[in-house]
Amino acid sequence: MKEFITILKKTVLFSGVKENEIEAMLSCLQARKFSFKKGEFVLSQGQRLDNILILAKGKLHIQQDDYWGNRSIINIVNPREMFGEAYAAPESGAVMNDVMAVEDSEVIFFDVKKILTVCSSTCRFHTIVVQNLFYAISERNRRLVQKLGYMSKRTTREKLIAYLSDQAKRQNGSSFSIPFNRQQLADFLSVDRSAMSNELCKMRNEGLIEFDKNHFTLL
Amino acid sequence: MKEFITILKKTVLFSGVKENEIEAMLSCLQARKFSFKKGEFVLSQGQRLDNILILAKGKLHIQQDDYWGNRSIINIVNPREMFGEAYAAPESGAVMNDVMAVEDSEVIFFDVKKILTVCSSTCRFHTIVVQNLFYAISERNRRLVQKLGYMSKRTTREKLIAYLSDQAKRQNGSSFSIPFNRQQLADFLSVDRSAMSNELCKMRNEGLIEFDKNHFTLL
DNA sequence: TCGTTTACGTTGTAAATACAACAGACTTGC
DNA sequence: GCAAGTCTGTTGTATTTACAACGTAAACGA
Repeated sequence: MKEFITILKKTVLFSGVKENEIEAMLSCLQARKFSFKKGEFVLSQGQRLDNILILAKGKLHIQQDDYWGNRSIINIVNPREMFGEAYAAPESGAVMNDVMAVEDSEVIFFDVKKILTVCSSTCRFHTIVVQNLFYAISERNRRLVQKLGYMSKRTTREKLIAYLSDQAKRQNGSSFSIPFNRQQLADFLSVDRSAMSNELCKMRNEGLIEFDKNHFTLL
Repeated sequence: MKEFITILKKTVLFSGVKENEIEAMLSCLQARKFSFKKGEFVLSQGQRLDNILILAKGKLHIQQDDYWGNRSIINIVNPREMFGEAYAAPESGAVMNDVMAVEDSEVIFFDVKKILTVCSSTCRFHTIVVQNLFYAISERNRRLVQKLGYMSKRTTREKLIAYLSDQAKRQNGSSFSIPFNRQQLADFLSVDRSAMSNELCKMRNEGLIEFDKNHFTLL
């Protein structure tokens, strides 16, 4: 229990809630922790979900595979980040994506109904958490729109430029690292890996960018 | 004021709130209505937004144009639907898209801070509205992910199939209408209009689909 | 009614992409 | 240290797309 609290107090969901308040809430939120090995699925497309999840340790990919084996990485989940909250609404249907551990991971499960309904109108902390939940999903919403921005570009080069300039802006500098290897970046942008690799090298030859592994510099 | 209430009581945001309760809230929410002619911009990329908006009448497109004039339609807004709520969080930056009226439209503006903070912990209706807001943005989140599903398909044909099957499922039948003309559908899927038109006709010739204007049938 | 505009389909060409196959550098596990 | 596996870049080909240009039909407005 103590272990949960040290992690949770640094999450967006519990931002502004003190440790002893978190401890008080945990008793009614019925948090449980599960472990997943690299390559295992935390959630699978089609299943029902009544939980909000927080990644305690490791790294996850939210992804979708089609009939032909093309993988599309919707999003990545880093420690202390929340996911599954899009399915917190009562009328939300089945999960539309797979969530896979790309490293050995530990995930905390919260019961959605407890967060949203139990004493939500009386307990101060609960109100804060609901608002935090709203801010978090609002932020994710903006991220998704941003990703739609990359994806709506017609050519691989434009997609790369859109994504890389965005990363540069987000990391406040023209030199930065990305959380993907080549195959994962290609899956994230929904393009062919070799074609993308080719395009990256062309851009390097033209003096637009430099890179070494997953570290990039815009020129 | 009376005019607002008849519209608002049918919106997701005020679902479960009685007319007299809405009337009571409106006084503190400072709702204001603005009109926009077809082609006018309701919101522009880069501007700050401190409002949640509800479309009272007309039709809007949430879109993005790039340097080369390629338009990408992120989403469409129909009457009684809400938009701009992704920027309700205090740390959200500038608006990332344009919102354009594609018909003569009327839009109601609400002050975000009033909705989220004023008496939110004491007033029952306010709590409901915040929860409705959460459900709404949660639903939009799922829609965005679904659109990412269309966009992540590699070929125009696959994108069309993904979108059309989804519409069929949503409208519970293999015969349905879509809210786009050809150019708008192309902008929505981020493909070239003529290439898409070509592909649609090929699919018709192959006996996969039938269509007349914006009405489609899957075979 | 007539001229204008808009929407849709069609075609040809240049450009970009997917796909497969392969080579070299590097990592990992034994 | 070595073998196996992974990651990245490279190349060639077939497929697909973007773009421009044009014809037609329907809708619209004066």
